[in-house]
Amino acid sequence: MKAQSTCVRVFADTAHIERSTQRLAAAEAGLEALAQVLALTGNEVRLKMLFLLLDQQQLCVCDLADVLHMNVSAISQHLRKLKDGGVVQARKVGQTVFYTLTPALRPLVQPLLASVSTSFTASVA
Amino acid sequence: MKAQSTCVRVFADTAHIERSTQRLAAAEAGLEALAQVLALTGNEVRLKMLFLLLDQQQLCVCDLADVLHMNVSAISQHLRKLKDGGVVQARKVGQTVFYTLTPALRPLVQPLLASVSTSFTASVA
DNA sequence: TCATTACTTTAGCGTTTGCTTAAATACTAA
DNA sequence: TTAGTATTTAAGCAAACGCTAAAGTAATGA
Repeated sequence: MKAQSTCVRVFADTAHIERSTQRLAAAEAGLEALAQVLALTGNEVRLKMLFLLLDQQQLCVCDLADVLHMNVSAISQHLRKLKDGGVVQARKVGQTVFYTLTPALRPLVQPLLASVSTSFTASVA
Repeated sequence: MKAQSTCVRVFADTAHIERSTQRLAAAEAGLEALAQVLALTGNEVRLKMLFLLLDQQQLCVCDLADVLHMNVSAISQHLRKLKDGGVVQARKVGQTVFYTLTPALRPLVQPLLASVSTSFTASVA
């Protein structure tokens, strides 16, 4: 498969482009999966949830609704997305449902949120 | 400011919630900024762009369009978002515009993408 | 059993997203 | 100046998003 050369650049570094194309093909599946979880974290409400879960180990729908000052239904819908994306896990105890960060995703989420309270804010916000 | 206790839980761990509320308030600004850049990276096309830029130092609109098999206009619009979000920088040379990853954002983006080719894919995809 | 509490799900609606197409802008070279 | 190339911008539209409101499910306790 070859790139459908839309450019007519004289200096087009073909080797450059060729290499990029190959690297991309190799990483494609991983990039798609990563984009999916990043899209989930790229929402203010959901990112706050993850921040809280990282800190508190587990929280129920009601707790999150309280802390985030939001509708229980809205929170539940966000949690569903996170669960469907494999970012959080649910555990039912009686009638309350506790949500936890999926252990496998911790290594991805933790460093992201670690930067929040430190240098990142200053460099971006 | 107090959470508008929507729950009537008996076991509501007030201290728990109180602590979360405070931690959240402290991190709020940083979380908003972070969510903004994560939303930018949480798009398959844009994430691929960042992956390529991380690898290739700089690429022009046309190169990206070629490698990603996409309309130049669509690519340009994605780049605009990334630039507005401070994730990439533009440098014009003649009539071609080269885009680069913003140095300050590298520490955030690099570890994310590093995981793509390794263990992450297996654990999520 | 009946009411209550915790949560989920559905439907609806306004907003945002991401693409296509077409027109504008900017630079280069004949 | 004129043609051509690289990029941006604007308009339009279908699809996805995120919320509210209301109905549905499940567990508890009187």
